[in-house]
Amino acid sequence: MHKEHTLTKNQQIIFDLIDKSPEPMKAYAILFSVQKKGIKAPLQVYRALDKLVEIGKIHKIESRNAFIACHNSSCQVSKATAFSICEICEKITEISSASLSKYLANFKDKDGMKYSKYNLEFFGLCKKCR
Amino acid sequence: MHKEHTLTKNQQIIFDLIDKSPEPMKAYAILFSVQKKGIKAPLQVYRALDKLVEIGKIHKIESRNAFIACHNSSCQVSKATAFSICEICEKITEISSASLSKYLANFKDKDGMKYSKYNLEFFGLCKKCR
DNA sequence: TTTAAATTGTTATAATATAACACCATGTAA
DNA sequence: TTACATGGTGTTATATTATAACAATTTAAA
Ligand SMILES: [Zn+2]
Ligand SMILES: [Zn+2]
Ligand SMILES: [Zn+2]
Ligand SMILES: [Zn+2]
Repeated sequence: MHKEHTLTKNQQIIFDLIDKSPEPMKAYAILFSVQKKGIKAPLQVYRALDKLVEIGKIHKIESRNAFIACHNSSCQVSKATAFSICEICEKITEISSASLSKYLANFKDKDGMKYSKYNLEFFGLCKKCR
Repeated sequence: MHKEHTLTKNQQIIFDLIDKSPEPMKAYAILFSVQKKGIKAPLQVYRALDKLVEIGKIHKIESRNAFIACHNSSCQVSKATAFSICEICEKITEISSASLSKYLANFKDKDGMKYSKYNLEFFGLCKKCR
């Protein structure tokens, strides 16, 4: 299926934190939360985040500079991501729609440029906030 | 059609600069370029950028923290944006595809959340870099 | 004209992210 | 086994991106 990545200590600590968090976490919020576990410097956090993004365990929400664990089993690498973002409560959900991902994976622009990756962010109001 | 926004002095200076630039510009690159015109502080740049984004004259490329002038006449407000980004040369182009924008504008997720805005970034290699 | 809204100028600071370097762990090839 | 490559770590310092707070001014309506 896919290569299993054994996470290193720092990567595991930071992944667990993000994975348990009900909302996306920002890098310095992560840093403050893991200081008790011995991770003291921003770089230690950013390095783990970079790796976790690379292997698809987490995704970065670009418009928010925040990180969310991937709960989409078909999404082992961060190559095709879509999120819905509530502009009031900031609830963020990863969208997994087969038709959407199929449409975007096959999309070709006028220049014939072939894409290897995309990131889509939808903004609106969630049920609660409407 | 749409409300014409008369740009203020700072907004006009900064818009002209971005509009003439062959590639997206970052906020501090803009700052350095306009210092000779009397714009001395980051806030003056960010305020103009915020306004220009709001009225759709420019867009922010979220994954690059850079700003690009809108050349899509049907795009008066930054509510439905799509870009192609070459990961080698960093050439960035605004995509204007009627079918894409129609598909995304009508997209509804499982939760029935209604979206008022989206931003899509495609990554790949441009013709030159392939 | 009066008033409200938007814009400006300014200083300071917050938040996000990377450079550079020394060291350590692990796997692999001679 | 040794040597080497790769990737991860810890650390200090610094770069980059963005906003807070406040006073003054300009603009556009009512
Ligand atoms: Zn995912
Ligand atoms: Zn909400
Ligand atoms: Zn546009
Ligand atoms: Zn290119």
